[in-house]
Amino acid sequence: MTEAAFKNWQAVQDEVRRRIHARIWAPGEMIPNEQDLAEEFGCARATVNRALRNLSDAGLLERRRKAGTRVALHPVRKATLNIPMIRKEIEDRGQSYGYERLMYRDGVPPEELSRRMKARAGDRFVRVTSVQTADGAPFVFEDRWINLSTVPAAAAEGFETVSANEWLLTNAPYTEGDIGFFASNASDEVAGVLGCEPGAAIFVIDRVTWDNDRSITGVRQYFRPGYRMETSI
Amino acid sequence: MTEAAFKNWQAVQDEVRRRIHARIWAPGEMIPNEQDLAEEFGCARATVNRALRNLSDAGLLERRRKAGTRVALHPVRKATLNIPMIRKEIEDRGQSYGYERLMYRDGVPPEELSRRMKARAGDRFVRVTSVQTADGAPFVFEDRWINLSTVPAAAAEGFETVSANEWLLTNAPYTEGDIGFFASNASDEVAGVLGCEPGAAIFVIDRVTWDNDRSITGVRQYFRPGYRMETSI
DNA sequence: GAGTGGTCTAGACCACTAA
DNA sequence: TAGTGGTCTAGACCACTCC
Repeated sequence: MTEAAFKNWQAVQDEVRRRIHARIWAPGEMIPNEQDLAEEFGCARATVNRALRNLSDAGLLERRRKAGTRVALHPVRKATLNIPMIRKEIEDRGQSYGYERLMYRDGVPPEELSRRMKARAGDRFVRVTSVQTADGAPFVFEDRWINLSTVPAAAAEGFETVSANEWLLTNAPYTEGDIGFFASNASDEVAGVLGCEPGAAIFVIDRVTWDNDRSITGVRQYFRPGYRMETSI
Repeated sequence: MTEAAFKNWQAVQDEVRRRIHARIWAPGEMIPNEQDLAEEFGCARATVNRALRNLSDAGLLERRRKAGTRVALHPVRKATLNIPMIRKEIEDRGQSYGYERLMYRDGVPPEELSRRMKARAGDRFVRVTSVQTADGAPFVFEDRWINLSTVPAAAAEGFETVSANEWLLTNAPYTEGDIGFFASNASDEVAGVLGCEPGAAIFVIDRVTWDNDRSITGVRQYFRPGYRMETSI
């Protein structure tokens, strides 16, 4: 601690973490400015900046120009979830992947989804439901609406062998998405597909993706009972 | 597009995003190296680096030394969830917050949790259950074990008026945490506390936090039916 | 107005790894 | 071994915002 020993931003970050954790810098308290820290650590200001910016992104510090940097009083923990393609998730577990299309039909989404997808008059949609399996057992039931007005090419694809998810990723990349997670009791339909009792607690991911201001697709994925999504913070 | 017009890293990032989205740089394809892009964009290499690093963190690019940078073939999208303190989440909705401790008892965690918390021989634990309310209605039921060997000070706190969550945040900061999300049918106990039917689908967050290699606490939070966790990607 | 973080620059060296 | 990204430096200017 006596000599300059923090020559890279990760070492600086670790040292700042240590001081926060050891209450040398208490929650809510100001810490020295970048210039002073750079001198203390014997490195360039940019290096300190990189470290502090990272900690700020992680929610441990709060930074404001002129006001300076303080230790967050109530660190809002941020969990980063990876949303992989189902196929990749299953194959990464070393299981065999299967896909089956269940239904394909033109139509109009239910009112609530129409609103969420900001459907315009004249927009055309197709609904595709499917099941994806791991080692032959149902893994996820997917109920999806595709906006053909945004993705006309989808009208020529029946999604009989290729999942809509993968086809869209390749053919209709999105710029933004809204995603929600919740729990739902299995309906008879969901229970039938997933092979569980009606009423079983099902983990659901609900997503709408956008190509700028045009909705591409709205989808609900019902995972098999016991599914657990994990990460670290 | 003809003249140098990308003088800051966000503009560079936007332009790279645009080229990926427009398939000027197709998935799986290599893009020019940082030096060349810096010349094309009329900025310093560090600026390009910042932009590309950001896109790499977001999962849109894959970078390897010597191999260069390519557009991700299967972009693993990353959703960042904010895990706020319950009190903050409720107050931010403009609702009144309430806390009630239900149970406080010394004991030993169930086998599975003991293992996850890497309990050592002689470790002492206390179990605290509580309910937090929004405008008087049950919002979340919390079932928590605290490792008193890691946090001795917790033994002197009854958590009668202060939630264990908030007390721990202030008094036993963690360095890491594992977090999981899943759906569960309400047990009689959970249903009783949350005021719903037994069997209702409940969104559950399951967490273990660590002070380096010592577990601090393991907690399960059962949210009221209909709870939905949202973010954007 | 002044102090802070945010960013850019030009150059340099290093670490990794594909060829 | 050579090419790429990863990082550091020293200096500079800018943007924001508290006083």
